[in-house]
Parts: sequence; C-alpha cells; structure tokens
Amino acid sequence: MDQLAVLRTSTLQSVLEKELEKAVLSGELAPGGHVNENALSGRFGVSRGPIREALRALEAAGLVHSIPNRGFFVRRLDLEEAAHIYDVRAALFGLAGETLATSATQQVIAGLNRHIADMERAAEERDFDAYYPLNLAFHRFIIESTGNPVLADYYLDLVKQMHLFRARSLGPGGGLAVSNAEHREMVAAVTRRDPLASRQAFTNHVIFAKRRLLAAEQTDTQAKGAGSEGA
Amino acid sequence: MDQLAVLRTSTLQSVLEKELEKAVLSGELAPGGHVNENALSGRFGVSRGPIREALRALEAAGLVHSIPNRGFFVRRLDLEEAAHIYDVRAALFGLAGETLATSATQQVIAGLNRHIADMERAAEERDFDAYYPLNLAFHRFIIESTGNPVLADYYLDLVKQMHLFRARSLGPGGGLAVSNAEHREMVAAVTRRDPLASRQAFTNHVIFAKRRLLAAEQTDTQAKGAGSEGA
DNA sequence: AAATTGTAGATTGTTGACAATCTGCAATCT
DNA sequence: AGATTGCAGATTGTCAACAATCTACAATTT
Repeated sequence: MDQLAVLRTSTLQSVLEKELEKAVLSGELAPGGHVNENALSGRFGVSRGPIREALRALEAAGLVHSIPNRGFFVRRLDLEEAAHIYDVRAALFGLAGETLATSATQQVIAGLNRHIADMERAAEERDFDAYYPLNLAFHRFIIESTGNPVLADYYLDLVKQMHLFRARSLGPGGGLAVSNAEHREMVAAVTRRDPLASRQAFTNHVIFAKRRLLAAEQTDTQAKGAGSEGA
Repeated sequence: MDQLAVLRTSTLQSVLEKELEKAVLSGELAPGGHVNENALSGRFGVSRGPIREALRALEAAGLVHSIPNRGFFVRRLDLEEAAHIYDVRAALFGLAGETLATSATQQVIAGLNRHIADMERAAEERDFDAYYPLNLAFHRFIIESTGNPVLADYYLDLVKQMHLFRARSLGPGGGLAVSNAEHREMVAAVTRRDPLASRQAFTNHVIFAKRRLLAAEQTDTQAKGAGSEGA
C-alpha cells in the first residue's frame, strides 16, 4: 500500500530534481559554476532530456540560471540580492506569525515550545552543530503550521536560495542566545493571541538576522584578507 | 545593437514559455484541462522536448501541474487556494508599501499620482474595459518601483496564478470607486513618508479585495443552492 | 443486463543522434 | 612580441523514434 503511494509520487523527474537540488545546495556544484549536462547524464544514468527538464524547474526556483547556448550555471547571490531575499522572507514570516496568533491550536503552541526547549538545550551545551538543524526545523514547523501552502512554498524556496550566498555568516558566529530570546518573544506573542505583536516579532526575527549578516559582511570587507573566524 | 540584445534574451525557450503562459492565462487552455504535448508541438512547429521544458517552468510557476504518465494539466484554483494566495499577496504588497514610503523618489510618487488620475478618469467615465488594465499597470508600477526584484517576481507570479480562479469576481462588479479610495489612501501614506501606515494601507487594499471576492462567492453559492441543483 | 476482460489507439517518458554554437589553443600576420 | 585568425574538441539545442503507460470501446462472461 505504502509502496504504491511512494511510486506514484516518487517519479524519476522528482527524484532527479531533489538530487540536483541537493548537489546545488551542498555546494558540490559550486555557485557561479557551469553545470555540465553530459556529466550529470552519465552520473545519474539517464539521458539529457530529463536532466534539462529538472534544470528548468530549478531555474524557476531560482537555484540555477541559463544563458542561451552556454547552458546552466549555479546561481550566485551577492549581498544586495541576499538583502532583498531577507526583506521578502521577513514579510512572509510576519504573515506566518500573524496567522499563528489567530489560529494556532494548543497542539501547535506546544510544538513551538518543544522546539524552543530543544534549541535552548543545544545552546546551553554549546552544541553548535545541533543548533543549526534545530533552528531550521523550528522555522519549518512554524511555516507549515500556518495551513497556508502557498506561504510555505514561497518561504521555503527563499530559504533554499539563501544557501547560495557565499558566506554562511548567520551560522555559528551569529547570535545564538540572541536568536533564542527572539524565539521566546515570538512564541509568547502567539500564546498571548496577539496578532499584531506576533507579526512584528516574527518580522523582526528575520530583519535582525539580516542586520547581523550585513554587519558581519561590513566588518568582513573592511578587514579584507583576514579570515580569523574560527572555522 | 538593439537587435543583438533581443536575440540574446529572446530565445526559443523564452518565447515558448511566454506563448504557453498566454495560452493558459487567456483560458484558451481551459483550467483543469489536459495539455496535449503533440498538439502544442504541431502548433508551434517544434518538437516535444522544448515544449516539455517550458511546461516544467510553468509548473514551477504554479500555472500547470503534472501527473506521472498522465501529463500536464492546467491548474485550477478553488476558493481556499485563492484565499491563501490573497493572504500572501497582501503581505508582499504591504512590504511594497513600506518600502516605497521609506525610499520612493519624487519621480515615483509623481508616477503613482499619474496612475491614480488615469484610473479616476476611467471610473468617472464608467469605462470598465479601460479600468482593469490600468489597475494592473498601477500595481505593476508599484511593485517594480520598490527596487526589490525578488518581491516583484513573487508578487507578479501570484497575480498570474490568480487568473486561474474560475470567476473573475473582482472585475466590473467589484468595488471600483471603493478601490480608488483605497488607492488614494495608499499614495497619501507614501507621500507622507509613513512606512507603518503605508504598509497597512497596501496590505488592506489586497485584504479588502479578498473579502469582496469571498463575499461575492458567498452570495453566489447561496443563489446556486436556492435554485436548481443539478450539475 | 451488468460487470469484467481484452484489445486498439493515443499519449507520455525516455533515448540516442545530429546540427549549431561556443571555448581554448595553435598558427599566422603586422 | 602582441594581436588576429582559424581550427579542433567539447557542449548545447533540437529532433525523430521507440518503449511504457494510459484511455476508451468492444467483446465476452455470468
């Protein structure tokens, strides 16, 4: 029974798309780099047709772009584009906050608190490797709890695109404890059933992340050449 | 010189995509209907390969969807999906309003007023056929004046998807004078350089349109239920 | 007569091949 | 020497054909 459902959704096309997306997001296909159709064709054991279809889909998702007669290239984000993405993300996340404050079930609120507890534990233990995926899961849980698939699709798309930015500045160096304080304020507003405050808290959470990125980038370009950050 | 630039961007792929999009949005390919690849192949004089690539792009844009071994179908929106789209559109339009209030040049503000004047003239003359494209142009001008291409892309995409909703309820019957009052409030807030009020006015403009649609749909289904209930 | 099975036609999914274009390098010219 | 031209290899854009799958209708069975 389950196998049938899997087969019906897990078609070659969707598998290819996921696989190519993984290759792009993992950095295996370097940002700005050229995508060789033949190489992919050989690697996945399919002809170029399906590969090109999958690449068209990734193009629409903003992960690659194509130049006529030159082929596909992995998209590379500069700081300006990253800032634009953050602004749109902030607006969408604000909508998520407003929506949750008006319509979240007790179950969802419990879920939010559970996620926060997980993250706080990781933060206390200084477990940076664990924190990042937890944070991602938290955002994903939020956006999918809104019950608005359009919102979820667009938001997750933006998060994906963000991975194409050269520096992952928001990673370990970012504000870990800061972030958690923001998280608590978000959940508090939702629990309080205050749509306006919730929207603001959710929007701010992304805007603050944007500012942290811009600030880090600023100091980075000032001291260009010195990558003294502990990797 | 200009010709070269045209050739460089106007590739077969992009032309096909635009042409297919037009066919979908004009209703020539009926919502919910099956898309026959062979027919399109013959009609445009190209093989199925490029057609399928273009369809994959339209799929990512939410205009068609595919079912394995059955092919592509023109997407059909139900009321719930339309409502979700409106909510996201409202959030994005709100961001546009906030952005314009903080960073619009005098030139942009002049442009806004010019658009509004055009629409008011059409409204006074009860020229409904002229009003609709003017309104579209107004929205397009706004979203492109923000200087945020990510925002513009996503917003225009949502507007496109909206065309797939069965009823164009917001057309002539909608609030024409009402809409214009909202427009004036939007531009006033931008001119006043009030980001908060501007965001609210822009968001409301879309939310009110959503409510008008829902209300129209409500009375529509009531009337249907009272009458003959067959199809 | 209703349901089931089988078959023919149509449609999609995928492939391999060919023409057009681009890239990099060597040979040529000023 | 430096710049230009021409060629060879690689890569993309497109096509036509084949296999797999689906749909619709007729024949068969109960």
